[in-house]
Amino acid sequence: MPELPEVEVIRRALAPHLEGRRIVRAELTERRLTRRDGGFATLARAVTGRTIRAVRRRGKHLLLVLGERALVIRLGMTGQLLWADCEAGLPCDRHVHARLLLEGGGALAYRDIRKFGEMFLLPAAELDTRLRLGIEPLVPGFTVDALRALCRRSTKIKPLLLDQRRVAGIGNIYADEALFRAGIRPTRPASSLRADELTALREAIRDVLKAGIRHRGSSIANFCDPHGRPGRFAERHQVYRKQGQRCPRCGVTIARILLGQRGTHFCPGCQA
DNA sequence: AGTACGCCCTGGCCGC
DNA sequence: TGCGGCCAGGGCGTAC
Repeated sequence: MPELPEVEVIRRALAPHLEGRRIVRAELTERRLTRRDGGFATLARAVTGRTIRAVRRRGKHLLLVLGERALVIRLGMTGQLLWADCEAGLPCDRHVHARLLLEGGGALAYRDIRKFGEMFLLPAAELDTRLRLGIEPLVPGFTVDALRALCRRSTKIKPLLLDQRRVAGIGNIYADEALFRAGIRPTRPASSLRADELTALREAIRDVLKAGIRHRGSSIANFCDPHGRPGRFAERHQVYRKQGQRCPRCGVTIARILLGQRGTHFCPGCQA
């Protein structure tokens, strides 16, 4: 389940291989992947011959900037991007749905077991408006005041953190881990958070995302980086999928509830 | 505006 | 060993 840290790990690994390289062939073999626009023939034609100017990330989206347009890749739940120095080095099982072959060798495969991911083109100049994503939690502008402004509503705090239009990049794992670190119960109305809690939550969100990147992502389902290496951050999860175990902070048994149709893990002892 | 629910999809796991 | 059923949940659409 690639969230902000996993996509950032992928971005950092791919950028040196992709930036400045020209796409000589694009193969898209799964209709669902290109469901948003034109279908895969259109998309393949549009990217072939283009040079990848930059590899960026916005929230959970990876962006390959190709001059005036950008190829947006969203990995869904099980999407993987795998790099190989030559076409023959790529995996070729039935879950590989797209391949980009680069000038001078080098190839990128998109593999996605559950096909929740997608790719589509957007004008590079309109990325920010068209993606309709909220603030990046790791930029300096994500201040306590910015978080406070988002929390002026009655929604429960966890579904708010998962809402990509408000904050971009937080998914189920990092939401649960951040709320645990901040000592805030996921069911709390956002508008009920006190000043000290908003401060703690802002720090917790940033810390947990940075730790996720530092440990190269959480490999719960099948996440791995473009070289096939899994991340190590799951070893450091404190509540996510730890129901029934003792809280590392207070010893109370970790609970699991359903919140907004999502499995939600927290400590009833120290998350108020 | 909020909340709930179903859908997409596959593999892993459970119980029988 | 096999098979049905459930679960995982990101994002979207729809309904209330």
